[in-house]
Amino acid sequence: MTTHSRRAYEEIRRLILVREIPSDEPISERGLSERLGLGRTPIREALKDLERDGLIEVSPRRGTFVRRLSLADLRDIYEVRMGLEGIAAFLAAARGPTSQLLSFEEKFEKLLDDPSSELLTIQKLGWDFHDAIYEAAGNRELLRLNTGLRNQIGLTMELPRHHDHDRVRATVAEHLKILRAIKAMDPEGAQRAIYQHLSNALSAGAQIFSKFE
Amino acid sequence: MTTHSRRAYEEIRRLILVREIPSDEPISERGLSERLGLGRTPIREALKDLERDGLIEVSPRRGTFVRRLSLADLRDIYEVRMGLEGIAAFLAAARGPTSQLLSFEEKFEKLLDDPSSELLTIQKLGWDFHDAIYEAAGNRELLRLNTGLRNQIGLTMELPRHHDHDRVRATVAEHLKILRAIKAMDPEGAQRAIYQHLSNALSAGAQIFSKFE
DNA sequence: GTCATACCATTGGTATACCAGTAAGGCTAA
DNA sequence: TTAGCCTTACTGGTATACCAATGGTATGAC
Repeated sequence: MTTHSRRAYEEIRRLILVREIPSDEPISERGLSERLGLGRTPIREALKDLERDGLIEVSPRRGTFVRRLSLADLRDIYEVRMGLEGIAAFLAAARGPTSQLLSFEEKFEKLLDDPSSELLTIQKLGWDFHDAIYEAAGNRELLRLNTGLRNQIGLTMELPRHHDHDRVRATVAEHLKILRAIKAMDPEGAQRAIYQHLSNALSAGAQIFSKFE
Repeated sequence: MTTHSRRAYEEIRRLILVREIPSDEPISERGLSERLGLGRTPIREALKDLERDGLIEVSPRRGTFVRRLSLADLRDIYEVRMGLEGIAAFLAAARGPTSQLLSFEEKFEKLLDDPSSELLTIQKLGWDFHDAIYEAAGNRELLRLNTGLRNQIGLTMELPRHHDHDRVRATVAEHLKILRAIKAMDPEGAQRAIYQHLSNALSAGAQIFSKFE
């Protein structure tokens, strides 16, 4: 059985990412409690987790707000990703690729050949690829920390359907480069490749971001 | 005012690290509630945080237990540290050392000259140095993630006063190497140095650990 | 009109009663 | 004696009543 807390977490998270809960308006525990038809306790537990994941900020006695990410926050998050995914790629390369990871090679190559493919599909595949790297690292702590980061990034990425066409395509090539380094069991190379990739992604993200401010 | 939840967190954490709460016995929320003279709510909040920090494990309706780290867990934690502290050192080197960080150079050199110094003092200084690197990276997310890891490591480190004399001394030289790379604004070098350092620390830790199993 | 103040609605923090699930120990039947 | 069920005590999960602090607003003095 899934607990109420868990369901509350999922639902509130969804409401935030879909922007049904605006970032400038306080959300009260009682309001959510009523809205979701649950007591305050599971709501509080969910909010606690969301705060830990960096999705909301609680100001005691003032209110709870959806976190509004600054450009600096975005940079911070990406730097952390470099650290975490860098070591993940390093480890994955050191122990050799999983079969799951290898299965991405063909898909990426197909995407490069076929320029008509859906941007969303590509993007989804990219996320899966990143997760697969974490998996291949064989480190449970790493896996645990990944989740929180993913949610935070979602906070910035859902907002616009501002896909930069060229950028999305470029990522495929970058992913392929990472994958090949892991396949070649070249830890440093894999790490370098993912650093480069995330650095590029941050630049692109920052550009989109600044258009919104 | 510091909230009850906060105080509960600190106190329970202390009780765990000092091993006043054994790892094989369940600890109940009600027991802690009574012991600390607080309601169950702040206790639950504290336990939630402790679980998040990897210090305890909650089995619904069975009990809450102090987490018992396996050697694999220890390795996982150190690998995460490599990721996080690696990028921290990288960033610190890229932006140049803080004055706080530089102040460690003299202290380390003094320690190398004076072989009579207290092992505990050296060790404490080492922890402070690692924290200073995080600070120097200028990244708040990194700082946040550091805390959780520190607690987990405490879980393994408090246990024995099993200081390996030679190992502790060796760390000073390794710290100095890291510091100098940051000072020279050599990101890759700093990262390499900290990888090496943590890798050595893990080996030493694993050795002590295995003696206990 | 403006500023100070006192009140009040609303927030998160806390304590606690109650619920549901678990497992261990004793009791019963073979 | 032993296998198996069933009671019971205890766990964490949930709902909710109450508390203290905050900030907006209405009111009244100037």
